[in-house]
Amino acid sequence: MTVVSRFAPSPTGLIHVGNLRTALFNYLVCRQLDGTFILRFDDTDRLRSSEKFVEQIKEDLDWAGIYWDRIEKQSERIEYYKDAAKRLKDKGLLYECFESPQELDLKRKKQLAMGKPPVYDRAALKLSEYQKKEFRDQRASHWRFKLDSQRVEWTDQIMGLVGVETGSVSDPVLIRGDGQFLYTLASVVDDISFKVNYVIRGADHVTNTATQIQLIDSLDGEVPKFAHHSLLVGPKGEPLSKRMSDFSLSEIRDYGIESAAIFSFMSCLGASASPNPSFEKRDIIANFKINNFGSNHTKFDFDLLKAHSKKYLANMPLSEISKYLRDLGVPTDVAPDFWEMAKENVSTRSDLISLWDLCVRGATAKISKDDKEFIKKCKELLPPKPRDRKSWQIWTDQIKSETNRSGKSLFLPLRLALTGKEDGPDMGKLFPLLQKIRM
RNA sequence: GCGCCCUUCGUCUAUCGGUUAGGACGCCAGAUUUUCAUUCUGGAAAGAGGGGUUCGAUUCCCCUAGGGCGUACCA
Repeated sequence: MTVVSRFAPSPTGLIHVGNLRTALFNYLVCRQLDGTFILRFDDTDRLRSSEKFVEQIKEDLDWAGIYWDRIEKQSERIEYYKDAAKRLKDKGLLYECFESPQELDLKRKKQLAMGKPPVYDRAALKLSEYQKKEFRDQRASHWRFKLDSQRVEWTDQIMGLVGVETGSVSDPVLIRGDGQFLYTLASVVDDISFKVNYVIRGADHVTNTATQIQLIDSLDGEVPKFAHHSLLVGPKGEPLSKRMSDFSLSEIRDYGIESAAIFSFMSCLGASASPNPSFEKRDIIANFKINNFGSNHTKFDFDLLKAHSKKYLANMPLSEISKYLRDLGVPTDVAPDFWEMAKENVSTRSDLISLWDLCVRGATAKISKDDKEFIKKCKELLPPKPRDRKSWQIWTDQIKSETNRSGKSLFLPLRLALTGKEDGPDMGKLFPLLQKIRM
């Protein structure tokens, strides 16, 4: 049986690293097993959803190298939800309720105050036909799915055997007062009709899974395999969701993280095997194993991602970055030398900006008191343009013999005078590219 | 409050009850490189706490602490 999986974001905001992880896991499983990866927009909430985010999410996924085989929108599938609702009503599993949100809120608070779990009391089930009729004239009705108060169990691909008492869960509302179908119904109906047989999602959905399994059964669907991955937390262990905006994909891209780097980084973050992840998509797909992941929460350390991206950059061929360099203003004939010099010394593409700036405009020299005389001497010996690698060799050899300096005592002051910094690219490679020297 | 889940070096993790608690990434140091980076070698660095069970517990059980998720007419 071939695997059918999906990533189902709601287009109410930007996707962040946590979402990417979910998308990536589903994508990898599908590619590995030659399955179908569906991108489904859960946009039943028309008020909060926007086309702008749909486009942005598509763009972000595309950038991250996650490609879908099929695309769907829940807003275009209302007919199917209507049909499913009717079938549930016929079975007596979908019942009409009339409480207002305020009343429900009050009920919850009361239950909580009495030390009871805030589970819906199914008062609507006890209403007589006459009472319902009266209510219908006065207010809008919403519809709840009647859970079978049983323990639902499944073997989770990550968490192992998981069980949830649905008796401790409120009957989920499937249709809102304004007639809008809600996530629980829409998601299940779609999964059934798209024949989704593998659902990988965050551990925040565990309770949902229990109720959804009952819904699937009630609609005579096939229960898919489930895998609930741990949630990402920040460096201090704080939930990432609270600082979601810090790690949106768009932002990570704009920061200068390489797409291939985040792809490989996220594919193994929180996993036991493959500690040295490959950057090759083919290898990542082949080596991906969902049960390498544990159920304890996973720290997302942006600095580690940066380091990973840096490593990727250091081995990146010119062809992959030539467009970026062109946009930066690096002439095509200079680009090979520039990249050769820069690649091992930048952690993100944006570092190239200042490096190119250094080449074009030079840097304010940093010269310590003790080195003043030395630098003066160097300046006198500075070879005229055009300069190449040989001229650097000649220059430094000359300085060496005239000043008796060598090694660090020679190079560090020179570097500081030429670049204003203590570290940076190979001076031999950088020197020929410096168009202006201000020392 | 209730339900579910989690807790091993800085990070991700390994350990089928007996290990000098292993690896990788990161970090630090030394070597190489006339400089930076790379590379190589080395180093520091961990079982939340308390009870059991056992000859022996990181591993099994219980409790406590800490954290996360859920408990919506959101998804």
